[in-house]
Amino acid sequence: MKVIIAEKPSVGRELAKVFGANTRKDGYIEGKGYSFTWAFGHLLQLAPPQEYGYYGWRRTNLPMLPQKFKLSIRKVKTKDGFVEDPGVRKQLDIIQKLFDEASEIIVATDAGREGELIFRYIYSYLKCKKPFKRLWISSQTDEAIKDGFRNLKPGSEYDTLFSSAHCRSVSDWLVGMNATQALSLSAGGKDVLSLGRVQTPTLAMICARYLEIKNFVPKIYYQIAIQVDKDGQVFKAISADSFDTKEAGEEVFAKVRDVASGFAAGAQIVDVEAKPRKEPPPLLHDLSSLQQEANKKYGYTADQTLGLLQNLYESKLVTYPRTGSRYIGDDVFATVPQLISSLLEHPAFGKQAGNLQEAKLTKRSVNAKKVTDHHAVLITGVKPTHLSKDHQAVYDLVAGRMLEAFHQECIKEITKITVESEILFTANGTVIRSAGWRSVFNDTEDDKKDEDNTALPKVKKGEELPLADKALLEKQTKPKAMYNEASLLKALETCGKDIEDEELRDAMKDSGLGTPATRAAIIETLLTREYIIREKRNLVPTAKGLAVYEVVKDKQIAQAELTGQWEKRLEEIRSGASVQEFKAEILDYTRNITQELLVAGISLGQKPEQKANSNATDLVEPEINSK
DNA sequence: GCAAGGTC
Repeated sequence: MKVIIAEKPSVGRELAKVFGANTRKDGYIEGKGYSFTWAFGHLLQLAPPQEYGYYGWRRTNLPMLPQKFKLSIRKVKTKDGFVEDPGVRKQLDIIQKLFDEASEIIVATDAGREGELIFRYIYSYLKCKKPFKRLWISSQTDEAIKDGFRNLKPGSEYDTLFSSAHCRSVSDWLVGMNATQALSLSAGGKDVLSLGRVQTPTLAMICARYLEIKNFVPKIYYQIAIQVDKDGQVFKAISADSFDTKEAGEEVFAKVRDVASGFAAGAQIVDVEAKPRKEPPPLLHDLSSLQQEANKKYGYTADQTLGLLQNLYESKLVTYPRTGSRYIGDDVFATVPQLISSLLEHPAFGKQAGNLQEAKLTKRSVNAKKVTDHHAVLITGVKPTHLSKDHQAVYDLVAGRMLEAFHQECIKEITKITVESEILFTANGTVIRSAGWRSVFNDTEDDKKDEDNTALPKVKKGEELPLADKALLEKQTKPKAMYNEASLLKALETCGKDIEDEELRDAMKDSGLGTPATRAAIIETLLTREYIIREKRNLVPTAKGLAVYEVVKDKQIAQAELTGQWEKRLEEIRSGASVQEFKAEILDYTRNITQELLVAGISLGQKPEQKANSNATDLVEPEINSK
């Protein structure tokens, strides 16, 4: 009998279905000479410090550099602390039994670094020696699955991928566990002050932005606004230049030729520019963009959106939620017309679904090369019944975005009128000529400035018009906005770099902080540690968060670039480079950061303590490759 | 008591 192990039940069931296996057992499905089983994500994790003899939180334990890492069963938090997850233990027993009976194992965990690690940790923990092959597919349509099974790879082809995955895991443990204990001890040891490759740069981004805003000195400046009258239709124009002082503004202001100053036609149209602008439909949603949208529209936290989406997924209403791709492959695209028809009776989208049925679908979101472990979030076509208000709202974000993504572009006409009256003024107007995808939610602009006019009257170059009114405006420069969940999620994708272009941002996916599956949890961790709090929709650092930031802000652990550097090295390891050098650097860094933090003496009302004695001399490097 | 990663 062959055993196939998937990363999660949904995939295991899907594979079984394609094979026509349908005998449901506890924790697996049987049929046609195969058994299909699954994990629930990572079942095993690197064992905690005490399993290597590092008891308690003590300076003399640091740095903790286990010679060989152990695995332990995933824990859950209960009222009596952390205990082994009983469900995980049970599933491991089932997998063990199947592996024992197996002639061959087929690895069908997600096609990626963590998917490989999930299987290899199970294999290693169960001390299994059976041969295994690898299924490597990036879409779960029947055809892709059949094709994948015809092209199974030798398991050993992914040994270097496992090496890079284990390196990532061990490095995070070494740096995170040691830095956390070191900083906590240096602050007196009463409080957990956690640090990590992802959470600390995230905290740093929030703190840096907060301080930038706090230290921002607004600058006052002046502009002149005029109301131009074209046959009774009045439009607003703003001076192209601004003035640093009120006096300078007033001097020019006095010369602007409005009707009240005795000018019946004091403004001349210098230039009229009208050009169409095409806005392509947005890409389909990945988890992060969906969380951002839900936060903007409904104020849901990243964690809440993920929870609601997970429920919809478990009810088979939407596809896999923790995806980082905003694209689908051609095979899934072929099912889109059916999905659109499933929305014909939807109260809000029915009409648009009908229109879209007739139209040629835009294929901007169709690109098989950009589908990694999972494709973009879609509805499944199963009709929802009795959804709660919140579930319905999230479902509609998915369904509506699907209609938008395959819709036609929106065509706008952008008009810019330049008016002269002593100085130059400009008026901007935007008119939607063809709503295209924007008709789905009937959303107005998202980038509209309040000084923009919607429509401007038809005027001609050289035309002279009266000024109905003029005003001297006092304005001030504004600081950047505080981070909220939406803007933080976006910043995490690009390590804080501001990139507006959707496709360019997408290209940077691999160099972001955290993953779609973990970002909500990162924010929650910072909240649990009381490093940040929610103030309305903003994420604001606390005194504790700022104190931690002050200690680590110039250290590597607070730099988003650290992840980028690691990723580069891990990719080299995956393509065959030796792990030794990277391993040595990580150990070196662990020793350094631990030492630095122990003497830092964070000022949370505690004074710095004595320098810790070094016990790192005779430690052997941890074994990274399990072979 | 602690990381980051995955999922129910």
